[in-house]
Amino acid sequence: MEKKEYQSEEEFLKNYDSSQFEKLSLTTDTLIFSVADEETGNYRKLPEKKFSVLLVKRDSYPFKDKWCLPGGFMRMEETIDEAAKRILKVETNLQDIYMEQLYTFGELDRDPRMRIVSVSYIALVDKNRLKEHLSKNASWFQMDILEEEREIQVTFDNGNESFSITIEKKLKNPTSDRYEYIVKKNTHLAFDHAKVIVCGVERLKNKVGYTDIVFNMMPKYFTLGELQQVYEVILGKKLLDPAFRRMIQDKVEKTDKIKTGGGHRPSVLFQYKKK
Amino acid sequence: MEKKEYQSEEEFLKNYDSSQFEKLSLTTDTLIFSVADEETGNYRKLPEKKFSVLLVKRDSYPFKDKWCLPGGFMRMEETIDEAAKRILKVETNLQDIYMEQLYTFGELDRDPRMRIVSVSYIALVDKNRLKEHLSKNASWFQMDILEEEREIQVTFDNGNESFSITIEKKLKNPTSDRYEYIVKKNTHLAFDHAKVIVCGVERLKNKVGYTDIVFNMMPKYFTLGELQQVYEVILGKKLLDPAFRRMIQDKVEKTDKIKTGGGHRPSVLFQYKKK
DNA sequence: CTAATAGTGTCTATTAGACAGTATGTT
DNA sequence: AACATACTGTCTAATAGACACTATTAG
Repeated sequence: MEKKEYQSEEEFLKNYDSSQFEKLSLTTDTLIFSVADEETGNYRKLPEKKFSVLLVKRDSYPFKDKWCLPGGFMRMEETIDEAAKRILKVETNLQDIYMEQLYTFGELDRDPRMRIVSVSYIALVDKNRLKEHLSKNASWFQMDILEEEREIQVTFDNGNESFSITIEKKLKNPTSDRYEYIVKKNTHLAFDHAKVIVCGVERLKNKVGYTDIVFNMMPKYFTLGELQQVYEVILGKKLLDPAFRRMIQDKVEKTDKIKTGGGHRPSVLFQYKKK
Repeated sequence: MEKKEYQSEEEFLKNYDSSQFEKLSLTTDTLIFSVADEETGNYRKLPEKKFSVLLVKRDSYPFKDKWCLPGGFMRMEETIDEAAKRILKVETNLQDIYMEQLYTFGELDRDPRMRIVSVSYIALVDKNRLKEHLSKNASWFQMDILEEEREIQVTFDNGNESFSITIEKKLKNPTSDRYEYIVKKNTHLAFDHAKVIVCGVERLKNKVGYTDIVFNMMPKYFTLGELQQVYEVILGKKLLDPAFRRMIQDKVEKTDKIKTGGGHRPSVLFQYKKK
């Protein structure tokens, strides 16, 4: 290929041949998390909260009949963020929800069809939107996360079907907080989505500590008890009431609404307060 | 396009036409940060530390003669991480250094030639490697960062040339820590690299607080004074000695080596201690 | 001796963890 | 009345911020 000398940027661009570099397809995959209520038999008890993720059943090859994250191919006329939003709407009917970029996965063999790089996103919705009309292949799965030493086990359950994955975490570098995720067991999830889910769960756990993103999973009005449950479910541990209330005191404001009917003392409803 | 029914995954893959989706080029761009010594006239004083980034002068269109981050096109037979490493070696002769993925930029107009998505990386090297033989277009720039309210100004200086950029930070969402970066002033940097640099600088500032990545910018043996200077330069503020020493006490271990010759009390040399 | 960094002791203010107690609905 | 959650007071432990002091070299 002969190198030509151009006199200006305009001239260069007019003559530019964009076919000279190898090209590939780019997809977005989105982790939609929510914290769902699960009714307990006891009329006094608050419904238990369950950390949930939305999965879609593949109806074609590759990975036919396996579960995967809602995702699809980016188009040339849209940004990556726009692609993620569009695809989410098409696949799940969800829109206007909190989204942020998680990580870009580019292993060679992550898709058996061809070389595909995937930009993953985290999306958060409040539990009321679990009931919105989803497209027919989408389903919410409750997750139970068991983390011990360097191994993470996640059990998924959508009421009908249940399965689990096991992932080993390995620090990429002793100085950093970046992990390599090694799939030890995975029978039901397509592509590298087992890794993506674990990566997203860990990121969410971390971010809950230093941002207000949990409020994207809350309805407009909520009690502090409910809010605390959501934190507890994401962090996977119980929190002490006074410490929790101190921590969130500047993030919320009291409303004049009250929630009654619980078989116990009524609770004041709060709402999110921006800083 | 007629939809065919396949009997198995193998059969499907054999018949798969990968040309049906639009494709694009993917590049990696790497922020290589270091903290350089700058000699002061005073024989007693420690050399001042300067936060530095490696830039490359473009020798062809587009953005001919502008500065940019070392980067290039990913190939089909390598992962994104591998591409970033390969390109770094070619463009700067640096290898075996700490690298981590930063963010994936995919605005429509970030490259005037065609649609290109770029996966950016952060790389860290210690000051001694500043002197390694760089390729002819590469140059280290000292950065002075001025952050006030929502505006960030960065001044770049490589000894020969000096310029500055101004970027406005805007929270994407009140609940999160993700910013949109709006370029207010930029005369010397190519593509969207002004944004990438600011994004990387902020990420580094944050990560310094909760990881040990600074040690990737340190030589094997260092004094606690030098280490403190590096933290101070990255964070952009002075730290109190006792607090600093408390903070790093479990991250370092004493050696039997001592640094003398400074016109003041000699200092014990330490090294990084993995957890 | 002096300027400069090296290194430590300690007081205080703030924050985090823990526990215990009171309050108030529904059935 | 009993249960379950709502909500608060307070003690203590741990941590962070601030200052002051001593130590030790080259010139």
